[in-house]
Amino acid sequence: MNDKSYHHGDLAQELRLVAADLIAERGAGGFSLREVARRAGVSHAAPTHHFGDATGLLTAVAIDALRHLHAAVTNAAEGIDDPRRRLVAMGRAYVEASAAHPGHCAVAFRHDLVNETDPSYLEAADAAHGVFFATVAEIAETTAEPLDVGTATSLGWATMQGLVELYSNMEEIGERHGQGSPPPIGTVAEQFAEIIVKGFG
Amino acid sequence: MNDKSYHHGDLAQELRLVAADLIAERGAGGFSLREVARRAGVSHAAPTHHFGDATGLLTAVAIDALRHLHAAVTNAAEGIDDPRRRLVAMGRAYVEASAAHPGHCAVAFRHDLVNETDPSYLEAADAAHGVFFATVAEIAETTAEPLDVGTATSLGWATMQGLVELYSNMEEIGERHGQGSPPPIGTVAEQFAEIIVKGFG
DNA sequence: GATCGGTCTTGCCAGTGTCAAGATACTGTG
DNA sequence: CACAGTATCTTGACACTGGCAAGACCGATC
Repeated sequence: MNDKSYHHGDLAQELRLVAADLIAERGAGGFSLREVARRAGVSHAAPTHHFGDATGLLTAVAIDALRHLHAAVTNAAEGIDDPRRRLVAMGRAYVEASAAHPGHCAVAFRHDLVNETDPSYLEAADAAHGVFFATVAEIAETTAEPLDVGTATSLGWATMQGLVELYSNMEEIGERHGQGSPPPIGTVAEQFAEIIVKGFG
Repeated sequence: MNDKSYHHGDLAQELRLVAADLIAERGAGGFSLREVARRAGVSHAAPTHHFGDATGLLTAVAIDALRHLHAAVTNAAEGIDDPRRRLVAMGRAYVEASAAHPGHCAVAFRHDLVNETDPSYLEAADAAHGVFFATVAEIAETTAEPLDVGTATSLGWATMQGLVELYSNMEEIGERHGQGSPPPIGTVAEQFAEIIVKGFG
């Protein structure tokens, strides 16, 4: 229970950080357990003890990603009374947090690399989802026609995650069509969110 | 220029198909050049000659993915005059094509695995994007307030791609909240698209 | 029929994930 | 304080991977 144990203060924590750095640097495909161990200054098998296998470590990184997203979105929501304006701010915060933690968020929803049935993962995903859900539910009370809150929440989530995934492609296509680069990703997120909120009715 | 060459009729084509099958089966993380070669019945270095390296083969698979998406969306659009109804049908077709070609579409936008500067890739992406753009442009002529066509197109694209990525998570969260499973992915796509089109004004 | 370029194979290397076994440091108990 | 036990980490091994170099083979061209 002591904070400092053995060689490192907290090797498990350090491994998660180093892994996220490595993914940010080389992409999820360039990730390697042994390189993580090397950068952390431990032997190649040390991560196994804490995380079982590569999937275990990547799952831990994904959980950290979800917590970062959750924290950023919650923080952005604070103090905004109008639920529509709040949802727009949350969308912006979501994509900006993804950009601020590229290593973490690059693996957050990678079904082939992460064990998405891990209880901690599900819990973290629930928490992040819940923040959006609550705000959409508030909006739903103000719409002319009834709005399915679950569907509407999923829509917002999918849009923001899709934007994170495709923003670089959008830049490329914008320039190829001579439309110039799109605005910063946070601004795009706001534009998207405003159209969606309008579509809620 | 003959159709049949050497051992196989068209090894490059066969390798792309086998690679897509393998990714569909094991996920993008389970992909392996040597396993692809094994399944195609050739030596482990045969793919190198056609695609250079693993990125080359995966880029080819991604290009096939974009072409599948393009074809499916174009096909779905045919014969629908109302651009709003057409866009909804295209959204459905997009996600259903992704579900029908999971191996291809799992790598279509994976910046760490695919060379997205490949001219053929850019061309295929342009083509798919263009179909959406044209329909959104038609819609934009009917809106009360002016609609930025580029932004609106990107919104639709991001939403559909995000849905493809997150649908399994949505299923999980829906069941955990006792809301039951969401509808089939094509139906969700329609629901999303209808809200978005409404938001276009 | 010899030559030659395109196609594929064989062999090799460093690097990887995972497992088993051992060494080391911390912890609690007498 | 001694000693045993456990969590932590290391070492060593294995099969596997991607990429390279060298060679073998086929098919067509002169």
